[in-house]
Amino acid sequence: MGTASKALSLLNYFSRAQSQIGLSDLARLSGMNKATVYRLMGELADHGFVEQVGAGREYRLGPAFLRLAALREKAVPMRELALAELTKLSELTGETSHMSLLNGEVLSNLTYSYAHKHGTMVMMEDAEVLELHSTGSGLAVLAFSPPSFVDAVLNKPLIARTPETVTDPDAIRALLPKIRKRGMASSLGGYEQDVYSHAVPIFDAGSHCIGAMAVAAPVSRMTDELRTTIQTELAHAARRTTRVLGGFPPDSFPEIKPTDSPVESELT
Amino acid sequence: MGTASKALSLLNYFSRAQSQIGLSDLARLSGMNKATVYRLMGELADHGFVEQVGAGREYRLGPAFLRLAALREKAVPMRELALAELTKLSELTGETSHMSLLNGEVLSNLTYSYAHKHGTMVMMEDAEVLELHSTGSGLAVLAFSPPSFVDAVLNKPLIARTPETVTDPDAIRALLPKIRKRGMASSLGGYEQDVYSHAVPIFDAGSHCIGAMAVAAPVSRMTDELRTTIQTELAHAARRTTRVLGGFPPDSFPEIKPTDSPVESELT
DNA sequence: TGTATCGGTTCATTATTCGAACCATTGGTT
DNA sequence: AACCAATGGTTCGAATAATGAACCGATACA
Repeated sequence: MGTASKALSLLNYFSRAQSQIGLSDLARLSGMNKATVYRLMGELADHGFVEQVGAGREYRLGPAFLRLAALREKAVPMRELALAELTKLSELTGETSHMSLLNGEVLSNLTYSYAHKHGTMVMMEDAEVLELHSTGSGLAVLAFSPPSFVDAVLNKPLIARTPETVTDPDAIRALLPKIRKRGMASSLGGYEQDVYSHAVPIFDAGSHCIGAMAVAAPVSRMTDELRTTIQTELAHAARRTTRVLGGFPPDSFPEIKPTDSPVESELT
Repeated sequence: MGTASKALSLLNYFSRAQSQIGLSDLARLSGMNKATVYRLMGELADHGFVEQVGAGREYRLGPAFLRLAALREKAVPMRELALAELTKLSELTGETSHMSLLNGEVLSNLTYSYAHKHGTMVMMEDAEVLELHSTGSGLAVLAFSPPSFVDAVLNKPLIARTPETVTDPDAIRALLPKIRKRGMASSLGGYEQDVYSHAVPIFDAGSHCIGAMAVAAPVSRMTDELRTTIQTELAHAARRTTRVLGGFPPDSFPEIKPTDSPVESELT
């Protein structure tokens, strides 16, 4: 691993839960020498990618990301385009919709839209991390990712987020062909209990899966009619999103049928 | 300069105007060897900081910034807090207000707010670059920055953005004491013609100047009354912003007087 | 056909990174 | 007060990774 990669990988230890990390902690987390981390973080700090704060001199992410994110969004208005689709999708389904992007071996949420139709709804946050094995979005991505990648993900310990989470690698592998055939994954309570989620992969210009668009509804609200609405509208919204982002589904990706018959949940 | 810094510095060549850059161009721009740039960009690409696109394999900023910016904003809601102040400021003054952060030797715009009171208004964009020598915000920052930094900035060639721009380093240096005493800078047509701008520096927890908050109005609309309103409200808004961001003005920073008398424009 | 780009690759040389050990300081415990 | 275990930060010879001139194949243009 090159020096630049080491520096960049240090940024991955910052999360919603842990927004400030001290030098020694960061050295432990990364397995690098303290002196190395010190020097690399110094370089990151010089460029505004991290900053040190308070008496403990702990590090946190820096303001440079705001600028670069604005430039990225100006060049490639992914977030804006996705949000436009999600807004429509939430209106049509009456449920929370979101889109997340593959980042290493997890998904991180890009943006989301709430429907304000019901008193309760599935909550979502920017940059929220979604695991590949326990979420509908993750399964959708896995189904359209190279086998080597799937193996890398499933050979790691799979955490059970709820009693419903499937943690057997082979059981998960067995789900993927059906998802591929459908072009859609679903998960019932795999990540959060009582959440029924449908997800469709999103592709880039090279037909590589880069993320997923999903609709998440409370299990209690799910009916055959709602399920049909979600599946139909989500399939269309995801296809449009892939297109407006300049991407193409792979040739093997199924067409949307005029009226999709209900999909059985892959996870019970 | 360390290897990590070299990689990070490559990101600075991407801008609103130039969102995609080829390998050879990037090598020329940075003065690095093509092989070096190739390797460094490869590492950046591995982490989603850049991505390659199209037949020319040109690089552009990657989606990782969206995630990291969201995490940064979650940890330190600078943008959100600044926007709240700017919204009030624009309502009170009826003019465009904005806040920008120091990034190396330029300011880059963090966020802005329009007033929808008039048919014309000064336009502003996220991540827009403001030079230190030719803008009110830049002068405000220079006045509260260490002399060594001021020298570094002013010893470079200063570009005349308009016939009004002051490009003589000593003339600019001569303006700074007055700005320091006032706690506010102003610029008349220095960056864009017919724009009259007032700016107040923003400080961090160590009383270092990290950026500026500003109000920009068309020259044609400026009256003594509007000038007084802008100066008073801007001074208050900037002080609140420094405080809510966890910062402190330096001890030397002037208090806000109940009614400030009009400031003469530093640039004619 | 010749030339000038482009992105990408190679490999011996060289400069940079690495990391164990070391400070100085802080905060808690005995 | 003495001690211990942390912390952030620093040093310097040894080990490693970065470097860059030259090269490749492809493309575009005249």
